[in-house]
Amino acid sequence: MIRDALIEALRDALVVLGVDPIPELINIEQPARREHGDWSSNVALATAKKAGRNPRELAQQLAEHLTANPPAHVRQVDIAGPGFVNFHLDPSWLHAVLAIVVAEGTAGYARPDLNAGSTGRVNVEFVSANPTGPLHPGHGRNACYGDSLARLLTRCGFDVSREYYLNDRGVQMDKFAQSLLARKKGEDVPEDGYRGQYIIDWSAEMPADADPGEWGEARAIADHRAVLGAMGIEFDAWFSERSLVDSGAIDATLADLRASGHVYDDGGAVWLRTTDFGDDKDRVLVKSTGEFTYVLPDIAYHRDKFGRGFDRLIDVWGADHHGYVARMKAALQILGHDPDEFHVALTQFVTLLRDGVEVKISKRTGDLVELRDLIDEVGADAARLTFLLQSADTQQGFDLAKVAAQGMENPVFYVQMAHARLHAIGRKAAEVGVARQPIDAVDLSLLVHEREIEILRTLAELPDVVALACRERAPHKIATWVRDLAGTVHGFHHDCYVISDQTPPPLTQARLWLVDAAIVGLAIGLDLLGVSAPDAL
RNA sequence: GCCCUCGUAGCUCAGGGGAUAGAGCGUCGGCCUCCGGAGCCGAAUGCGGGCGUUCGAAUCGCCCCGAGGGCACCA
Repeated sequence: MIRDALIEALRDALVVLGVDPIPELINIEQPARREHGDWSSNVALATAKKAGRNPRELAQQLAEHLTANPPAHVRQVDIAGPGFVNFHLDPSWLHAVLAIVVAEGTAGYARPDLNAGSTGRVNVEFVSANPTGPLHPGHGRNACYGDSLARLLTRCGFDVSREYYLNDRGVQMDKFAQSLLARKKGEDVPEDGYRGQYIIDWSAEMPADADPGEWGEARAIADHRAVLGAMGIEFDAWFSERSLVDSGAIDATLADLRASGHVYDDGGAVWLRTTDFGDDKDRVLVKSTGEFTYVLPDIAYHRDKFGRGFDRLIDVWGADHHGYVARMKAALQILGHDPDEFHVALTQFVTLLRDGVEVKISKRTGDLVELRDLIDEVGADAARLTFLLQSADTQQGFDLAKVAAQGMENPVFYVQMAHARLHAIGRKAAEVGVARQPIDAVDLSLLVHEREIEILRTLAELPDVVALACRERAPHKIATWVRDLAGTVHGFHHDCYVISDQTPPPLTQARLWLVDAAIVGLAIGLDLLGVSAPDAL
């Protein structure tokens, strides 16, 4: 691609000029302002001091050398500001991008291989809600983030397994079972039991002879699976905490931890000295009553995941769990794992609004708006795009009324409309009997309208955007890019008629390939977000 | 008190140490003989505050202010 070619040319030029070419300092980027060229490098600024050179002079010499030895597509190289080297390219570089997008298609374009060397097996654990009730909107954000991250990792060459951890034993499950049983008998739930309306509904479904714990768990899992499925999210593994007890993995984990020498007994409890590895206090593994805390099964679970051959574990947790990161990293280190192979992505809270007014929890009944209700109200596509349009690092206000609106408050229409319009052009071409010519036979150099160039420039960015979004675990960067591309498509649609009396046939042919390429871009982006790309709305 | 995330336009949010900080909504003003006007074009308003690092800071560091979350032998 052009980026590599320009970086190589810069490196060669530095060598010729007698400057040590430090790879990390040879940067190239697309400047914000067009008069600064199509691509720009700050390498002269970055290396001048170390090389004992004047930055502007070095830039001038680089520009002269590159002008004398221009890389492909480069029309002019000049310098500006304190010492930027600016490349002005012939539009042919974008026509080359178009040919690549068409040739590689949805499956092959923008598929950077970020998996260097290892087996690339990555486990992404997300949602992992307790099987004691329905999913809530906050789970929706976690689910969309985790799924989209998994899609990004897959596209970037990793072998990804999506996993859901079920806390299907312990006091929460007991309370849940007792609450179901009480409602079944027509009694009030216990003092600290679950009070939601769903307990009443579910207990009515429950057969009289069912084991409430087992039945309730199955009922909750079925609910989670159905709601997530409605958003197009499926898991490769549903991992049961109880299975860790049954398999002896918890005892084995405790034995491993003891063998490490970082375990001690105090006050009748068994402690793990996580403070040796950066935690702010030691953690209890086994209470003085002899019961496990939740910490021990969690450690056993992550030990199990590493034991299954994953190079890397990514957990997606709600922001309220951030305090657990240090203890889990410490525990995994004690077990001999590299803490950098375990990463926790935190998603900040979602506040549900309706027309700007917060939708409050009912304290009396314990009822919230369920994720299921949210999807029913706004639709799966709008829900996913809205969750993913914003960085997971910021709190999100999710306004049901705005997201459900069939208007411009809702970006999903803007994006899907762009995709549908492109397909409408294809349908129109077929309808009026335009015979498509193979791309090799088409003169792509006719694509020089600013609207056409915009689309191509945006498409050219996609491989970098995908790689960056994956590295930074930031699927929202894909959402932003998709919206940008949709904007360029609408502009093109408005100003550049593909099928028209005023459009010469060769231009129609070139524009039809541009349309195909834009479809590829939107399809890749929407797929990474898990948002559908309908041909018509 | 300590830890995490955040503070950018009236609102919701983008913004990889680069050059004159962007988009949508909302407001105001334009554009429907042609592929879907659910669209396009134009105008106005901004980096919470301070000090540093740097040739260059919305971006990195420290302090202050503000918002949310977390600091159990609960999960």
